Amino acid sequence: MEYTVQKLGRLAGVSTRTLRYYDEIGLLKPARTNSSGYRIYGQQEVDRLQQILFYRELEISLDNIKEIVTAPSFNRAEALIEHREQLLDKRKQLDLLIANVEKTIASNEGRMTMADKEKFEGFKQKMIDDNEKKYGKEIREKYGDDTINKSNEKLKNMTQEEHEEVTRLANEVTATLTEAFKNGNPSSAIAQKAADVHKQWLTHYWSEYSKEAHAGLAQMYVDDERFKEYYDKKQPGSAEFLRDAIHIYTGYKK
Amino acid sequence: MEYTVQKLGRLAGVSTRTLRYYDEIGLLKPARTNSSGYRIYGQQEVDRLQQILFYRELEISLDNIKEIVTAPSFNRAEALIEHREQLLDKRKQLDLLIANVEKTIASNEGRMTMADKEKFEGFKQKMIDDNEKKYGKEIREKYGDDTINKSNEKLKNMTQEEHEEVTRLANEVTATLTEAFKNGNPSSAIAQKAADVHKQWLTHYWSEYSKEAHAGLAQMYVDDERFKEYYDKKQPGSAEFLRDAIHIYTGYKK
DNA sequence: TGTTGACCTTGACGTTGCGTAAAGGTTTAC
DNA sequence: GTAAACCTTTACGCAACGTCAAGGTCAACA
Repeated sequence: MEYTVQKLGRLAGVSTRTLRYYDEIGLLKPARTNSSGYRIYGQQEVDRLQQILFYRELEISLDNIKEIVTAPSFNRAEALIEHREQLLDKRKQLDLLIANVEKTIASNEGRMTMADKEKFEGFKQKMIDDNEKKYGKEIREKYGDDTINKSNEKLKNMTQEEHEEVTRLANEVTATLTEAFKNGNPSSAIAQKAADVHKQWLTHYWSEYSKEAHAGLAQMYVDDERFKEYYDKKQPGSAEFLRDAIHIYTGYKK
Repeated sequence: MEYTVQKLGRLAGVSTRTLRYYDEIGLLKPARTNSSGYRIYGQQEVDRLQQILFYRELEISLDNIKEIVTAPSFNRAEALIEHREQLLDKRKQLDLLIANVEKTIASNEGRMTMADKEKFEGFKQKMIDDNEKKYGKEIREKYGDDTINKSNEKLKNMTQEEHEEVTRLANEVTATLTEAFKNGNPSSAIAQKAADVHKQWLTHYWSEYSKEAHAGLAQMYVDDERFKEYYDKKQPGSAEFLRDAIHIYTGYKK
Protein backbone atom coordinates (compact mmCIF):
# COMPACT_ATOMS: atom_id res chain seq x y z
CA MET A 1 0.00 0.00 0.00
CA GLU A 2 1.20 3.47 -0.82
CA TYR A 3 0.26 6.54 1.12
CA THR A 4 0.23 10.25 0.50
CA VAL A 5 0.86 12.59 3.42
CA GLN A 6 -2.72 12.86 4.46
CA LYS A 7 -3.47 9.18 4.21
CA LEU A 8 -0.47 8.25 6.26
CA GLY A 9 -1.29 11.01 8.68
CA ARG A 10 -4.77 9.69 9.20
CA LEU A 11 -3.54 6.17 9.55
CA ALA A 12 -1.03 7.09 12.21
CA GLY A 13 -2.89 9.92 13.86
CA VAL A 14 -0.38 12.66 13.09
CA SER A 15 -0.78 15.87 11.10
CA THR A 16 0.48 16.39 7.59
CA ARG A 17 2.69 19.15 8.94
CA THR A 18 4.31 16.64 11.23
CA LEU A 19 5.14 14.38 8.30
CA ARG A 20 6.57 17.28 6.31
CA TYR A 21 8.58 18.32 9.31
CA TYR A 22 9.94 14.81 9.75
CA ASP A 23 10.92 14.86 6.11
CA GLU A 24 12.56 18.25 6.55
CA ILE A 25 14.73 17.13 9.44
CA GLY A 26 15.54 13.86 7.73
CA LEU A 27 13.77 11.72 10.28
CA LEU A 28 11.30 10.13 7.89
CA LYS A 29 11.76 10.64 4.19
CA PRO A 30 9.11 9.42 1.75
CA ALA A 31 9.95 6.39 -0.36
CA ARG A 32 9.75 8.60 -3.42
CA THR A 33 7.99 11.61 -4.87
CA ASN A 34 5.67 11.39 -7.84
CA SER A 35 5.94 13.48 -10.98
CA SER A 36 4.31 16.49 -9.38
CA GLY A 37 6.38 16.39 -6.22
CA TYR A 38 3.85 14.63 -3.98
CA ARG A 39 5.40 12.60 -1.16
CA ILE A 40 4.68 8.90 -1.48
CA TYR A 41 5.25 6.62 1.51
CA GLY A 42 5.57 2.86 1.34
CA GLN A 43 5.63 -0.08 3.68
CA GLN A 44 9.03 0.62 5.16
CA GLU A 45 8.03 4.18 5.98
CA VAL A 46 4.87 3.01 7.73
CA ASP A 47 6.91 0.74 9.95
CA ARG A 48 9.48 3.40 10.60
CA LEU A 49 6.83 5.92 11.55
CA GLN A 50 5.49 3.42 14.02
CA GLN A 51 8.95 3.13 15.55
CA ILE A 52 9.28 6.89 15.71
CA LEU A 53 5.96 7.24 17.48
CA PHE A 54 6.94 4.59 19.99
CA TYR A 55 10.00 6.58 20.87
CA ARG A 56 8.12 9.84 20.86
CA GLU A 57 5.74 8.31 23.36
CA LEU A 58 8.71 7.88 25.65
CA GLU A 59 9.40 11.59 25.31
CA ILE A 60 12.67 11.19 23.51
CA SER A 61 13.70 14.19 21.40
CA LEU A 62 13.36 13.82 17.65
CA ASP A 63 17.08 14.38 17.33
CA ASN A 64 17.79 11.41 19.49
CA ILE A 65 15.13 9.31 17.81
CA LYS A 66 16.88 10.05 14.57
CA GLU A 67 20.19 8.92 15.99
CA ILE A 68 18.62 5.79 17.36
CA VAL A 69 16.78 4.63 14.27
CA THR A 70 19.47 5.58 11.78
CA ALA A 71 22.31 4.11 13.81
CA PRO A 72 23.92 1.29 11.88
CA SER A 73 23.79 -0.79 15.02
CA PHE A 74 20.05 -0.28 15.29
CA ASN A 75 18.44 -3.59 15.89
CA ARG A 76 14.73 -3.47 15.51
CA ALA A 77 14.01 -6.54 17.57
CA GLU A 78 16.18 -5.43 20.47
CA ALA A 79 14.79 -1.93 20.32
CA LEU A 80 11.26 -3.25 20.58
CA ILE A 81 12.06 -5.31 23.63
CA GLU A 82 13.71 -2.33 25.27
CA HIS A 83 10.62 -0.32 24.39
CA ARG A 84 8.43 -2.69 26.19
CA GLU A 85 10.62 -2.43 29.25
CA GLN A 86 10.41 1.32 29.19
CA LEU A 87 6.67 1.32 28.70
CA LEU A 88 6.34 -1.00 31.66
CA ASP A 89 8.51 1.38 33.67
CA LYS A 90 6.26 4.19 32.62
CA ARG A 91 3.29 2.28 33.83
CA LYS A 92 4.94 1.74 37.19
CA GLN A 93 5.49 5.43 37.47
CA LEU A 94 1.89 6.07 36.53
CA ASP A 95 0.84 3.72 39.30
CA LEU A 96 2.94 5.75 41.70
CA LEU A 97 1.18 8.88 40.57
CA ILE A 98 -2.21 7.28 40.93
CA ALA A 99 -1.28 6.18 44.44
CA ASN A 100 -0.21 9.74 45.08
CA VAL A 101 -3.55 11.11 43.94
CA GLU A 102 -5.34 8.64 46.11
CA LYS A 103 -3.25 9.60 49.10
CA THR A 104 -3.92 13.24 48.37
CA ILE A 105 -7.63 12.57 48.23
CA ALA A 106 -7.46 10.79 51.58
CA SER A 107 -5.40 13.60 53.04
CA ASN A 108 -7.89 16.10 51.73
CA GLU A 109 -10.69 14.27 53.43
CA GLY A 110 -8.71 14.35 56.63
CA ARG A 111 -8.16 10.62 56.69
CA MET A 112 -4.41 11.06 56.72
CA THR A 113 -1.64 13.62 56.50
CA MET A 114 1.04 13.91 53.90
CA ALA A 115 4.56 15.21 54.28
CA ASP A 116 5.67 17.68 51.63
CA LYS A 117 8.05 15.30 50.02
CA GLU A 118 5.36 12.67 49.68
CA LYS A 119 3.35 15.10 47.63
CA PHE A 120 5.75 14.86 44.75
CA GLU A 121 6.22 11.15 44.60
CA GLY A 122 5.93 9.86 41.09
CA PHE A 123 7.09 13.16 39.67
CA LYS A 124 10.70 13.04 40.68
CA GLN A 125 11.42 9.58 39.37
CA LYS A 126 10.17 10.86 36.07
CA MET A 127 12.71 13.63 36.11
CA ILE A 128 15.52 11.16 36.55
CA ASP A 129 14.09 9.11 33.72
CA ASP A 130 13.87 12.14 31.49
CA ASN A 131 17.47 12.97 32.17
CA GLU A 132 18.45 9.47 31.26
CA LYS A 133 16.44 9.55 28.09
CA LYS A 134 17.52 12.93 26.90
CA TYR A 135 21.16 12.89 27.78
CA GLY A 136 21.75 9.34 28.90
CA LYS A 137 23.58 8.16 25.88
CA GLU A 138 25.76 11.22 25.43
CA ILE A 139 26.62 11.51 29.09
CA ARG A 140 27.47 7.86 29.33
CA GLU A 141 29.69 8.16 26.32
CA LYS A 142 31.43 11.25 27.62
CA TYR A 143 31.89 10.46 31.24
CA GLY A 144 31.30 6.79 31.55
CA ASP A 145 28.60 5.04 33.48
CA ASP A 146 29.92 6.05 36.86
CA THR A 147 29.28 9.75 36.56
CA ILE A 148 25.74 9.34 35.49
CA ASN A 149 25.00 6.92 38.26
CA LYS A 150 26.33 9.46 40.72
CA SER A 151 24.24 12.15 39.12
CA ASN A 152 21.17 9.99 39.55
CA GLU A 153 22.14 9.39 43.13
CA LYS A 154 22.33 13.12 43.62
CA LEU A 155 18.85 13.65 42.30
CA LYS A 156 17.52 10.87 44.41
CA ASN A 157 19.28 12.36 47.43
CA MET A 158 17.76 15.76 46.91
CA THR A 159 15.04 14.78 49.25
CA GLN A 160 17.69 13.37 51.49
CA GLU A 161 18.88 16.94 51.69
CA GLU A 162 15.56 17.72 53.23
CA HIS A 163 16.02 14.78 55.53
CA GLU A 164 19.29 16.26 56.67
CA GLU A 165 17.59 19.49 57.54
CA VAL A 166 14.97 17.63 59.51
CA THR A 167 17.68 15.85 61.47
CA ARG A 168 19.48 19.12 62.06
CA LEU A 169 16.29 20.70 63.33
CA ALA A 170 15.59 17.74 65.60
CA ASN A 171 19.04 18.10 67.07
CA GLU A 172 18.57 21.80 67.50
CA VAL A 173 15.37 21.19 69.41
CA THR A 174 17.15 18.89 71.87
CA ALA A 175 20.12 21.22 72.20
CA THR A 176 18.04 24.32 72.78
CA LEU A 177 15.77 22.42 75.11
CA THR A 178 18.69 21.22 77.21
CA GLU A 179 20.01 24.75 77.38
CA ALA A 180 16.63 26.20 78.28
CA PHE A 181 15.96 23.58 80.92
CA LYS A 182 18.87 24.95 82.97
CA ASN A 183 17.11 28.10 84.04
CA GLY A 184 13.85 26.22 84.49
CA ASN A 185 11.64 28.92 82.98
CA PRO A 186 9.46 27.76 80.06
CA SER A 187 8.58 31.36 79.16
CA SER A 188 12.22 32.41 78.83
CA ALA A 189 13.52 33.51 75.43
CA ILE A 190 15.55 30.39 74.96
CA ALA A 191 12.68 28.07 75.91
CA GLN A 192 10.50 29.92 73.43
CA LYS A 193 13.18 29.46 70.82
CA ALA A 194 13.09 25.73 71.50
CA ALA A 195 9.33 25.79 70.94
CA ASP A 196 9.84 27.70 67.70
CA VAL A 197 12.44 25.30 66.34
CA HIS A 198 10.15 22.49 67.33
CA LYS A 199 7.45 24.04 65.21
CA GLN A 200 9.82 24.35 62.26
CA TRP A 201 10.69 20.70 62.65
CA LEU A 202 7.02 19.78 62.82
CA THR A 203 6.07 21.55 59.62
CA HIS A 204 8.23 19.09 57.76
CA TYR A 205 5.75 16.42 58.64
CA TRP A 206 2.52 18.33 58.80
CA SER A 207 1.00 19.82 55.76
CA GLU A 208 -0.98 22.26 57.81
CA TYR A 209 0.20 23.82 61.03
CA SER A 210 -2.22 24.86 63.70
CA LYS A 211 -1.53 26.08 67.19
CA GLU A 212 -4.13 23.78 68.63
CA ALA A 213 -2.57 20.72 67.08
CA HIS A 214 0.86 21.84 68.19
CA ALA A 215 -0.34 22.32 71.75
CA GLY A 216 -2.09 18.98 71.62
CA LEU A 217 1.05 17.25 70.45
CA ALA A 218 2.97 18.86 73.30
CA GLN A 219 0.53 17.41 75.78
CA MET A 220 0.93 14.04 74.11
CA TYR A 221 4.65 14.25 74.75
CA VAL A 222 3.80 13.98 78.43
CA ASP A 223 0.95 11.49 78.20
CA ASP A 224 2.47 9.02 75.78
CA GLU A 225 5.23 6.93 77.34
CA ARG A 226 7.21 6.53 74.13
CA PHE A 227 7.49 10.24 73.51
CA LYS A 228 8.04 11.04 77.16
CA GLU A 229 10.95 8.66 77.27
CA TYR A 230 12.54 10.16 74.16
CA TYR A 231 12.78 13.58 75.78
CA ASP A 232 13.15 12.52 79.40
CA LYS A 233 15.94 10.03 79.00
CA LYS A 234 18.48 12.80 78.66
CA GLN A 235 16.99 15.05 81.28
CA PRO A 236 14.02 13.96 83.41
CA GLY A 237 11.30 16.57 83.31
CA SER A 238 12.17 17.70 79.77
CA ALA A 239 8.91 16.49 78.29
CA GLU A 240 6.85 18.54 80.72
CA PHE A 241 9.14 21.50 80.25
CA LEU A 242 8.80 21.37 76.47
CA ARG A 243 5.05 21.01 76.78
CA ASP A 244 4.85 24.09 78.96
CA ALA A 245 7.07 26.07 76.63
CA ILE A 246 4.96 25.09 73.63
CA HIS A 247 1.74 25.86 75.46
CA ILE A 248 3.04 29.33 76.18
CA TYR A 249 4.34 29.64 72.62
CA THR A 250 1.02 28.70 71.15
CA GLY A 251 -0.94 30.78 73.64
CA TYR A 252 -2.70 27.71 74.93
CA LYS A 253 -4.51 28.18 78.24
CA LYS A 254 -5.09 25.25 80.47
CA MET B 1 8.13 25.13 56.21
CA GLU B 2 9.26 27.88 53.87
CA TYR B 3 11.07 27.30 50.63
CA THR B 4 13.27 29.33 48.34
CA VAL B 5 13.14 28.62 44.61
CA GLN B 6 15.84 26.01 44.64
CA LYS B 7 14.54 24.19 47.67
CA LEU B 8 11.06 23.99 46.29
CA GLY B 9 12.47 23.00 42.94
CA ARG B 10 14.38 20.15 44.46
CA LEU B 11 11.41 19.06 46.48
CA ALA B 12 9.13 18.94 43.48
CA GLY B 13 11.63 17.96 40.84
CA VAL B 14 11.33 21.07 38.70
CA SER B 15 13.93 23.66 37.70
CA THR B 16 14.24 27.10 39.26
CA ARG B 17 13.58 28.54 35.83
CA THR B 18 10.27 26.73 35.77
CA LEU B 19 9.26 28.27 39.08
CA ARG B 20 10.26 31.73 37.93
CA TYR B 21 8.33 31.18 34.73
CA TYR B 22 5.26 30.09 36.65
CA ASP B 23 5.57 33.24 38.71
CA GLU B 24 5.95 35.31 35.55
CA ILE B 25 2.78 33.96 33.96
CA GLY B 26 0.90 34.20 37.24
CA LEU B 27 0.41 30.49 37.60
CA LEU B 28 2.24 30.14 40.90
CA LYS B 29 3.22 33.25 42.78
CA PRO B 30 5.39 32.99 45.89
CA ALA B 31 3.73 33.64 49.23
CA ARG B 32 5.97 36.67 49.65
CA THR B 33 9.38 38.02 48.81
CA ASN B 34 11.95 38.76 51.47
CA SER B 35 13.79 42.06 51.90
CA SER B 36 16.22 41.30 49.10
CA GLY B 37 13.61 40.17 46.64
CA TYR B 38 14.01 36.41 47.11
CA ARG B 39 10.91 34.38 46.38
CA ILE B 40 9.57 32.61 49.45
CA TYR B 41 7.04 29.83 49.06
CA GLY B 42 4.82 28.49 51.84
CA GLN B 43 2.52 25.59 52.46
CA GLN B 44 -0.24 26.71 50.13
CA GLU B 45 2.21 27.10 47.27
CA VAL B 46 3.58 23.62 47.82
CA ASP B 47 0.09 22.19 47.54
CA ARG B 48 -0.70 24.28 44.53
CA LEU B 49 2.47 23.24 42.77
CA GLN B 50 1.47 19.66 43.35
CA GLN B 51 -1.88 20.35 41.69
CA ILE B 52 -0.18 22.03 38.77
CA LEU B 53 2.14 19.10 38.23
CA PHE B 54 -0.77 16.70 38.31
CA TYR B 55 -2.40 18.61 35.51
CA ARG B 56 0.85 19.00 33.66
CA GLU B 57 1.20 15.25 33.75
CA LEU B 58 -2.06 15.05 31.85
CA GLU B 59 -0.53 17.30 29.21
CA ILE B 60 -2.84 20.20 29.81
CA SER B 61 -1.46 23.57 28.72
CA LEU B 62 -0.29 25.92 31.47
CA ASP B 63 -2.86 28.43 30.32
CA ASN B 64 -5.65 25.97 30.91
CA ILE B 65 -4.15 24.82 34.18
CA LYS B 66 -4.21 28.41 35.29
CA GLU B 67 -7.86 28.73 34.37
CA ILE B 68 -8.67 25.53 36.15
CA VAL B 69 -6.94 26.21 39.43
CA THR B 70 -7.86 29.87 39.65
CA ALA B 71 -11.49 29.34 38.69
CA PRO B 72 -13.74 30.33 41.57
CA SER B 73 -15.65 27.12 41.03
CA PHE B 74 -12.51 25.09 41.43
CA ASN B 75 -13.20 22.30 43.81
CA ARG B 76 -10.07 20.60 44.94
CA ALA B 77 -11.71 17.38 46.03
CA GLU B 78 -13.64 16.97 42.80
CA ALA B 79 -10.62 17.85 40.71
CA LEU B 80 -8.61 15.17 42.44
CA ILE B 81 -11.18 12.52 41.77
CA GLU B 82 -11.35 13.53 38.13
CA HIS B 83 -7.57 13.36 38.05
CA ARG B 84 -7.60 9.85 39.19
CA GLU B 85 -10.05 8.95 36.45
CA GLN B 86 -7.86 10.51 33.83
CA LEU B 87 -4.73 8.84 35.13
CA LEU B 88 -6.53 5.53 35.00
CA ASP B 89 -7.53 6.29 31.42
CA LYS B 90 -3.95 7.07 30.66
CA ARG B 91 -2.94 3.75 32.07
CA LYS B 92 -5.44 1.98 29.87
CA GLN B 93 -3.97 3.67 26.87
CA LEU B 94 -0.51 2.68 27.98
CA ASP B 95 -1.67 -0.90 28.21
CA LEU B 96 -2.89 -0.63 24.63
CA LEU B 97 0.50 0.60 23.57
CA ILE B 98 2.24 -2.17 25.45
CA ALA B 99 -0.03 -4.69 23.75
CA ASN B 100 0.89 -3.05 20.48
CA VAL B 101 4.61 -3.40 21.16
CA GLU B 102 4.13 -7.02 22.05
CA LYS B 103 2.21 -7.65 18.86
CA THR B 104 4.92 -5.89 16.91
CA ILE B 105 7.55 -8.07 18.53
CA ALA B 106 5.56 -11.17 17.63
CA SER B 107 5.07 -9.91 14.10
CA ASN B 108 8.77 -9.22 13.85
CA GLU B 109 9.54 -12.74 14.86
CA GLY B 110 7.20 -13.96 12.18
CA ARG B 111 4.71 -15.32 14.67
CA MET B 112 1.96 -13.15 13.25
CA THR B 113 1.24 -10.40 10.76
CA MET B 114 -0.08 -6.96 11.47
CA ALA B 115 -2.23 -4.78 9.30
CA ASP B 116 -1.05 -1.21 8.92
CA LYS B 117 -3.85 0.23 10.95
CA GLU B 118 -3.10 -2.11 13.82
CA LYS B 119 0.38 -0.66 13.99
CA PHE B 120 -0.92 2.60 15.31
CA GLU B 121 -3.31 1.35 17.90
CA GLY B 122 -2.87 3.16 21.17
CA PHE B 123 -1.61 6.25 19.42
CA LYS B 124 -4.83 7.41 17.88
CA GLN B 125 -6.94 7.21 21.00
CA LYS B 126 -4.36 9.46 22.55
CA MET B 127 -4.88 12.01 19.86
CA ILE B 128 -8.58 12.16 20.62
CA ASP B 129 -7.77 12.49 24.29
CA ASP B 130 -5.34 15.30 23.62
CA ASN B 131 -7.94 17.14 21.64
CA GLU B 132 -10.38 16.79 24.47
CA LYS B 133 -7.89 17.98 27.01
CA LYS B 134 -6.61 20.94 25.09
CA TYR B 135 -9.78 22.29 23.60
CA GLY B 136 -12.49 20.20 25.15
CA LYS B 137 -13.82 22.80 27.50
CA GLU B 138 -13.75 25.70 25.07
CA ILE B 139 -15.22 23.73 22.21
CA ARG B 140 -17.95 22.35 24.38
CA GLU B 141 -18.79 25.82 25.55
CA LYS B 142 -18.80 27.28 22.07
CA TYR B 143 -20.53 24.61 20.09
CA GLY B 144 -22.17 22.38 22.59
CA ASP B 145 -21.46 18.76 23.29
CA ASP B 146 -22.80 17.55 19.99
CA THR B 147 -20.19 19.09 17.77
CA ILE B 148 -17.33 17.73 19.76
CA ASN B 149 -18.81 14.29 19.84
CA LYS B 150 -19.10 14.36 16.09
CA SER B 151 -15.55 15.55 15.81
CA ASN B 152 -14.44 12.62 17.91
CA GLU B 153 -16.46 10.30 15.75
CA LYS B 154 -14.70 11.68 12.75
CA LEU B 155 -11.32 10.96 14.23
CA LYS B 156 -12.35 7.49 15.19
CA ASN B 157 -13.71 6.93 11.70
CA MET B 158 -10.52 7.94 10.03
CA THR B 159 -9.58 4.31 9.93
CA GLN B 160 -13.06 3.59 8.81
CA GLU B 161 -12.15 5.67 5.83
CA GLU B 162 -9.52 3.09 5.11
CA HIS B 163 -12.14 0.43 5.66
CA GLU B 164 -14.26 2.06 3.03
CA GLU B 165 -11.43 1.90 0.58
CA VAL B 166 -10.94 -1.75 1.31
CA THR B 167 -14.61 -2.40 0.66
CA ARG B 168 -14.44 -0.41 -2.52
CA LEU B 169 -11.44 -2.42 -3.70
CA ALA B 170 -13.13 -5.70 -2.82
CA ASN B 171 -16.11 -4.67 -4.91
CA GLU B 172 -13.87 -3.61 -7.74
CA VAL B 173 -12.22 -7.02 -7.71
CA THR B 174 -15.58 -8.77 -8.07
CA ALA B 175 -16.79 -6.37 -10.72
CA THR B 176 -13.63 -6.57 -12.81
CA LEU B 177 -13.53 -10.30 -12.34
CA THR B 178 -17.12 -10.71 -13.58
CA GLU B 179 -16.32 -8.55 -16.57
CA ALA B 180 -13.10 -10.44 -17.32
CA PHE B 181 -14.76 -13.81 -16.95
CA LYS B 182 -16.95 -13.05 -19.98
CA ASN B 183 -14.16 -13.42 -22.53
CA GLY B 184 -12.69 -16.34 -20.63
CA ASN B 185 -9.06 -15.34 -21.06
CA PRO B 186 -7.10 -14.98 -17.79
CA SER B 187 -4.23 -13.26 -19.62
CA SER B 188 -6.46 -10.55 -21.09
CA ALA B 189 -5.91 -6.95 -20.03
CA ILE B 190 -9.07 -6.85 -17.97
CA ALA B 191 -8.29 -10.12 -16.17
CA GLN B 192 -4.85 -8.77 -15.38
CA LYS B 193 -6.47 -5.62 -14.03
CA ALA B 194 -8.58 -7.78 -11.74
CA ALA B 195 -5.42 -9.43 -10.47
CA ASP B 196 -3.83 -6.04 -9.92
CA VAL B 197 -6.81 -4.68 -7.99
CA HIS B 198 -6.78 -7.87 -5.99
CA LYS B 199 -3.18 -7.19 -5.08
CA GLN B 200 -4.05 -3.64 -4.00
CA TRP B 201 -6.80 -5.02 -1.85
CA LEU B 202 -4.42 -7.57 -0.35
CA THR B 203 -1.78 -5.06 0.67
CA HIS B 204 -4.28 -3.60 3.08
CA TYR B 205 -4.02 -6.75 5.10
CA TRP B 206 -0.49 -7.86 4.42
CA SER B 207 2.40 -5.92 5.72
CA GLU B 208 4.69 -7.42 3.11
CA TYR B 209 3.65 -8.36 -0.37
CA SER B 210 5.35 -11.15 -2.24
CA LYS B 211 4.43 -12.68 -5.54
CA GLU B 212 4.86 -16.16 -4.14
CA ALA B 213 2.41 -15.51 -1.33
CA HIS B 214 -0.03 -13.90 -3.71
CA ALA B 215 0.15 -16.89 -6.05
CA GLY B 216 -0.20 -19.22 -3.10
CA LEU B 217 -3.28 -17.42 -1.90
CA ALA B 218 -4.77 -17.67 -5.37
CA GLN B 219 -4.31 -21.41 -5.31
CA MET B 220 -5.96 -21.48 -1.92
CA TYR B 221 -9.00 -19.77 -3.40
CA VAL B 222 -9.52 -22.96 -5.34
CA ASP B 223 -8.51 -25.44 -2.69
CA ASP B 224 -10.34 -23.98 0.27
CA GLU B 225 -14.09 -24.48 0.09
CA ARG B 226 -14.95 -21.28 1.94
CA PHE B 227 -13.03 -19.05 -0.41
CA LYS B 228 -14.08 -21.00 -3.46
CA GLU B 229 -17.69 -20.53 -2.54
CA TYR B 230 -17.24 -16.78 -2.04
CA TYR B 231 -16.10 -16.30 -5.63
CA ASP B 232 -17.99 -19.12 -7.26
CA LYS B 233 -21.43 -18.39 -5.91
CA LYS B 234 -21.87 -15.54 -8.34
CA GLN B 235 -20.25 -17.24 -11.27
CA PRO B 236 -19.09 -20.84 -11.07
CA GLY B 237 -15.51 -21.14 -12.22
CA SER B 238 -14.57 -17.66 -10.99
CA ALA B 239 -12.18 -18.95 -8.34
CA GLU B 240 -10.17 -20.90 -10.88
CA PHE B 241 -10.26 -18.02 -13.31
CA LEU B 242 -8.97 -15.58 -10.71
CA ARG B 243 -6.28 -18.03 -9.69
CA ASP B 244 -5.12 -18.35 -13.28
CA ALA B 245 -5.12 -14.60 -13.79
CA ILE B 246 -3.10 -14.09 -10.62
CA HIS B 247 -0.68 -16.82 -11.53
CA ILE B 248 -0.06 -15.09 -14.83
CA TYR B 249 0.12 -11.71 -13.10
CA THR B 250 2.71 -12.93 -10.63
CA GLY B 251 4.62 -14.90 -13.26
CA TYR B 252 3.99 -18.10 -11.37
CA LYS B 253 4.71 -21.30 -13.35
CA LYS B 254 2.89 -24.48 -12.46
C1' DT C 1 36.66 40.47 59.02
C1' DG C 2 37.11 39.58 54.66
C1' DT C 3 36.42 36.52 51.07
C1' DT C 4 34.87 32.48 48.87
C1' DG C 5 31.07 29.75 47.06
C1' DA C 6 26.49 28.84 46.78
C1' DC C 7 22.66 31.21 46.59
C1' DC C 8 19.35 34.77 44.57
C1' DT C 9 17.65 38.52 41.08
C1' DT C 10 16.14 40.43 36.29
C1' DG C 11 16.71 40.64 31.45
C1' DA C 12 17.05 38.57 26.97
C1' DC C 13 17.92 35.51 23.37
C1' DG C 14 17.73 30.36 21.80
C1' DT C 15 15.39 25.82 21.07
C1' DT C 16 11.97 22.12 20.02
C1' DG C 17 8.11 20.52 17.63
C1' DC C 18 5.17 21.64 15.54
C1' DG C 19 0.37 25.10 14.18
C1' DT C 20 -1.13 28.14 10.95
C1' DA C 21 -1.67 31.14 7.10
C1' DA C 22 -0.41 32.42 2.28
C1' DA C 23 0.13 31.61 -2.52
C1' DG C 24 -0.05 28.52 -5.81
C1' DG C 25 -0.08 23.83 -8.55
C1' DT C 26 -2.65 18.86 -9.08
C1' DT C 27 -6.15 15.28 -8.98
C1' DT C 28 -10.69 13.51 -8.64
C1' DA C 29 -15.59 13.63 -9.24
C1' DC C 30 -19.60 15.05 -11.02
C1' DG D 1 -15.08 22.22 -17.14
C1' DT D 2 -15.14 23.50 -12.80
C1' DA D 3 -15.39 22.86 -7.93
C1' DA D 4 -13.60 20.37 -4.01
C1' DA D 5 -10.08 18.22 -2.06
C1' DC D 6 -5.74 17.28 -2.52
C1' DC D 7 -0.68 18.60 -2.77
C1' DT D 8 3.63 21.87 -2.68
C1' DT D 9 7.09 25.50 -0.50
C1' DT D 10 7.90 29.53 2.32
C1' DA D 11 7.60 31.71 6.48
C1' DC D 12 6.15 33.58 10.67
C1' DG D 13 4.15 32.26 15.46
C1' DC D 14 3.99 29.87 19.84
C1' DA D 15 4.52 27.26 24.35
C1' DA D 16 7.48 26.05 27.89
C1' DC D 17 11.06 26.40 29.22
C1' DG D 18 17.03 26.19 28.71
C1' DT D 19 20.81 28.97 28.94
C1' DC D 20 23.94 32.68 29.35
C1' DA D 21 25.01 37.36 31.26
C1' DA D 22 25.56 40.79 34.77
C1' DG D 23 25.00 41.65 39.15
C1' DG D 24 23.31 41.49 44.28
C1' DT D 25 22.96 38.34 48.93
C1' DC D 26 24.15 35.20 52.54
C1' DA D 27 26.38 31.56 55.42
C1' DA D 28 30.58 29.89 56.61
C1' DC D 29 35.21 29.34 57.21
C1' DA D 30 40.16 31.18 57.63
